[in-house]
Amino acid sequence: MARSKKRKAEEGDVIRIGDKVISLEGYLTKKPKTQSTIGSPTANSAKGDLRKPHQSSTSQHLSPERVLTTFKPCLPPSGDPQYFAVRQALPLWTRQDDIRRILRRKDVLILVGETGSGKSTQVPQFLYQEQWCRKKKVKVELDGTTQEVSVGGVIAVTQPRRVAATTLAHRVSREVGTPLSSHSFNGLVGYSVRFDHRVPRGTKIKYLTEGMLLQEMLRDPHLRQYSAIIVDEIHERSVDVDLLAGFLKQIICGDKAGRGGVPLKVVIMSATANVESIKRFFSPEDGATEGNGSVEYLRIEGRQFPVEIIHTPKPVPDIEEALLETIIKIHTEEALSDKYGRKDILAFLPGQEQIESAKDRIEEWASGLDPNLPKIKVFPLFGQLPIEAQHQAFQPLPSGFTRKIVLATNIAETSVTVPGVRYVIDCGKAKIKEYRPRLGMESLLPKGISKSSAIQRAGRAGREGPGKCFRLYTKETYESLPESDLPEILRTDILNAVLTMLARGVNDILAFPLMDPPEAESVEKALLHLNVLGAIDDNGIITQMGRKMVMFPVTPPYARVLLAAAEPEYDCLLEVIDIIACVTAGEDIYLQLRSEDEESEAMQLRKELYRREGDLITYLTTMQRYTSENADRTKWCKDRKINVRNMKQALNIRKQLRGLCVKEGMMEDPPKDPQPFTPVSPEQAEKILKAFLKGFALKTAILAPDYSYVTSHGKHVVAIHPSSVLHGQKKEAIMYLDYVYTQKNYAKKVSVVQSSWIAEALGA
DNA sequence: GAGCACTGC
Repeated sequence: MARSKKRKAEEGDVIRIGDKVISLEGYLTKKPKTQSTIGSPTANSAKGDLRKPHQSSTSQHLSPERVLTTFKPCLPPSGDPQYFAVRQALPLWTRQDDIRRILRRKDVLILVGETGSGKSTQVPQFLYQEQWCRKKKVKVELDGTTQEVSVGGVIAVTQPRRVAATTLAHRVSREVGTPLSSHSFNGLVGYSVRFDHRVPRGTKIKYLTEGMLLQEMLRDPHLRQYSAIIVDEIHERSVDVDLLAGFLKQIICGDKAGRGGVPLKVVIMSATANVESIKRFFSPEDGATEGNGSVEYLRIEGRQFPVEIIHTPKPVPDIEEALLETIIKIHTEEALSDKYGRKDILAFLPGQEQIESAKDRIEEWASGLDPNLPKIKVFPLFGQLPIEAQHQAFQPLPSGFTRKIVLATNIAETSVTVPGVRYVIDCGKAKIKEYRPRLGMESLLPKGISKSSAIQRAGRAGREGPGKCFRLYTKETYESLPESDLPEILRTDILNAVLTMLARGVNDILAFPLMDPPEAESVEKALLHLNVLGAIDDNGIITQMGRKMVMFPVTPPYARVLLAAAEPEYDCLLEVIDIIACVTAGEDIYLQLRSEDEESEAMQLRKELYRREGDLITYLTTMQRYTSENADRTKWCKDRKINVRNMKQALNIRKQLRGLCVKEGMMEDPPKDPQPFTPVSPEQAEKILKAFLKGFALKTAILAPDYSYVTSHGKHVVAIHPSSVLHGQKKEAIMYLDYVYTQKNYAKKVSVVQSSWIAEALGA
């Protein structure tokens, strides 16, 4: 009886791929369901707590070890007076004592602050002079011996985007009145993002991207240099912020021995009020209201102008038609400006195709416009647009008698702010990327947005004055929308997330605290894939190779390719770095050719970059030509319709990967640019593609007798995407880096391979 | 014959 039970359990704890059996013991132990029912504070109790006299110091949470405090003179509340008046006018200003008081007693503060509340700039300034924020010398157990280390002193503020981290740091450094410069100078404020670090000596407030803090955790799992972590914009729910929240919860709720008993304060900041699940996540299981992990909640009103919301009375059959009608209505009935300034229009559409089509329709209508009415100028705004074209959408128009209409994707919802907008038109849809673990495939399809996204979009009309938001859907449709978007971790391949956890010492992936844990099946698929890549062994333990793979700022398959390329058998590391730099630099370094003229001119020049081996060797040739270019590289890109920004990014990545590979002893110092261009030989190209197969053997397809490509993993029919140089061609077998369902199953970034190579890569 | 948006010592 007991025996058969045991066998059954064992069977459930292994997975098989081919003839390999992987034990999942330790991974798949289900998380005990001990959801706490108490301890999630309400707004009322929060108020009640605030009236209590605050209790002194945090020493009660400290471990018995002696805490040596290094007393530094408290920095005077200096700062630039010209900013002081502005800071005082922020809604947050009057609540600073509340915030300080809360964090003296509690470890976690969840702060909801609407747009314009000033939370991202002010909260760290309110806190950095607090007693608990001083650097302390403490004793910790390290490798069996007691050592003295310093803990705390710095507040980290995480941001989902690089631009936000750097611009906030600039702003706050001006407000406190210290320079934002490199390591060698003194200053209170710094930032750290990929390719750009400015952390002055004595930095107390450090803005960084979420990914950067995760990266720091590889070296410093207890976040010893920090007294507090402020997680900003958590409502965006990137994979990185979800992982970060998990690690923070572990630190808060676990024992603080690794920090010498010094607590870590955490401030979670969200722009949307929908934080119930976040509150529940951070609330201690024992319901404690003080000390270890206790949570407080505070809400700060924003400083927005009112926005009138107008829904359509009936569902609209044709979005584009409704959009045009709404624009006509606004343009003919509403003033061009008022005492607050310009009154321009921002419309949210799902994608480039709808934007371009709508632009044509609007311009056609505007050409027959009554000459007494203001003119119209339409600006498209989406990520793949060259940077100069994007900037045009932000510039004020030279003529005062023209209304600006910006047609944008979701880029205008979070990443950029278009000035002058007082009317928002929301079509209610956005393209969403989703991952199907069972098919190993992504989809990119237009879907209904969430309520919080709709609110966010409407808010864009009230930044500079009272505004209006026209929703091209009914009130009932709005009411039926989900409260918030599905977090990224539930709609993406968690391969990298799982390896990230393993490398940071998480052995039981399913027991790791996550606000929204992915399906066990997704985790299993990721573990299987990591095993195929050699990052974990058959017992699910991270391997030497897995540890090396996390060192690289690329996804595990790319990291595997880098490691393969360094082996003598392949010996093509420099080439592989060039290719990976190109494919991870952005959506695509090649801009799509539009008009006939562009086609012929750029096409002619691109021809010399194109290679019949496929897209990867074409990318390599592009990078080699680009770096051999001595003259004007920007012009070189423009002539070939190559995205200058992405190409520069690719060059940065190339430099970073080269540096890492040298540091890891995988290669000697590479020759300096520019090197004369020599085309890669067919033999070398073969080695490169074979190295790529070590990471992408499962992303291959074989030509079937009916001339369709059938994937070797899953047996789906897949077509070569039109952006590929191999589009329309029939080869024995192909390897691709991306597999996305849009109009149909598409393989992107495609290369010609031989079926024997695939077998070889899978077998070895 | 087609392309939501981010990120990574």
